[in-house]
Amino acid sequence: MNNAQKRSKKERILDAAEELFALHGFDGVTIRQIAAQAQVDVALASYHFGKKRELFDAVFLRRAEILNEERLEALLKCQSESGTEGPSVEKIIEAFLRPLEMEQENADPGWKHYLALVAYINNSPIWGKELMSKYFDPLVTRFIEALKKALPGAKEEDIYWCYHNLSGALTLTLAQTGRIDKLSKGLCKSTDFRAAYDHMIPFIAAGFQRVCTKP
Amino acid sequence: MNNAQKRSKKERILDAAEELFALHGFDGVTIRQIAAQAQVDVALASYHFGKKRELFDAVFLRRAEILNEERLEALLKCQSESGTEGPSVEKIIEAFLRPLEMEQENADPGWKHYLALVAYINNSPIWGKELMSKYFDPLVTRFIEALKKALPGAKEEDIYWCYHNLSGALTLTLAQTGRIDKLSKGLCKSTDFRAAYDHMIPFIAAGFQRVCTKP
DNA sequence: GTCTATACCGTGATAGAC
DNA sequence: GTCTATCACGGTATAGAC
Repeated sequence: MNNAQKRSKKERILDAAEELFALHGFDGVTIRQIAAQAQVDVALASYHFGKKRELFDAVFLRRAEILNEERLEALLKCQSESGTEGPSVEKIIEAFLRPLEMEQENADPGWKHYLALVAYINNSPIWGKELMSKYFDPLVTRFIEALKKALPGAKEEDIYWCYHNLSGALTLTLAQTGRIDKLSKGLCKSTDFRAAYDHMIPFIAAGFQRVCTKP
Repeated sequence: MNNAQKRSKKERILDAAEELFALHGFDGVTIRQIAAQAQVDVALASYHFGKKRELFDAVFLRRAEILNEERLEALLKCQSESGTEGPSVEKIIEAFLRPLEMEQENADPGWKHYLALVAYINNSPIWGKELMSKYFDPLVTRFIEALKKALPGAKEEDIYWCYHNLSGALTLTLAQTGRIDKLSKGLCKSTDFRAAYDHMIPFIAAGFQRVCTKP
């Protein structure tokens, strides 16, 4: 019995769907391809998950809860470690982003695929609004609240626009497109998550401070 | 003869393909949908453009050249207006981004669709590396050179990672997903390009300066 | 309850006749 | 340029094996 077959068939379907949806998007993948990669019968996907769209949602949901817990925990930890005035902008951004880096470096490659799928969804004019809002906005709102405290006097809309920039930079990092590899002629690598986050965190923090601190 | 039919059939196919590919991605659109929206016969698309993939490339190429010219012109202009030490980081970022804002605000809605398509391609693990590199890297490299001058002593890889963050933030702006509308409860709007760029430019400039200026 | 084999029906891309 | 036939493929339902 090879590695792929240690997991239950149901899990294997989710794993295969996760990877293929992340690579090709919802419409770029057929149920038959997913079944083939999972080494199960075509009909088993419908049996467990119903329609294709429901399988897609199941993939999205599987790790969303875990991610939300990890990121909330990181926020609470950095808040409890700071004094009464609350954590700095940089600490908050760090708490928001580092859990993602940890999972991208997880030995289970499923996490890498999942996060690339999140990038696909976040950037999609069709799925973006609906799915991301539904499952991630409660957490994001808590981070926004923390940022408001760390940036007293900032205009609310400035904070949202800064979050938009953060979200975009993060999304491209999650997508692992390999574009920076080519542009930099190999100097930087899409798969070097450590470098990506080490550069992203101070970059984003500086952006917030510049835009949200009126001269 | 209504508005849609003033343009040649070939152009109408490109217009329809542009809009639909931007919304649903390559696999989410069928040639028949494109033909229907363009009000032409199904087979005319193959007649003019060959395979579906070739139509996709034709859509991508149609405005790429124009965009490259406009952005190069903006760079040269800001360089000629600065002294011998060259333009500031913020001026360079402005030259890189403002031409995009202008086109997003163009009366021809095709530009909005086209730029959303660029967002889709830039974020795709499949198309991203290939298409973007091929047509935009020469221009991007010129901007990177200008940024190196404006940030003397910066490590090359730091500049590339900052560009990566810029590229991600821009991509999400181009995609017009409507997510910020929902998150901010209507305070900010994806379609308010002016606000998006007014916030993006200082945000990105501050990020470059923080990361590329060693203390 | 888990799973497989198969069949149905709609749709899509494309080539070739016109 | 247009119309049409063809053929492959996709999503899904069903019947029944284990």
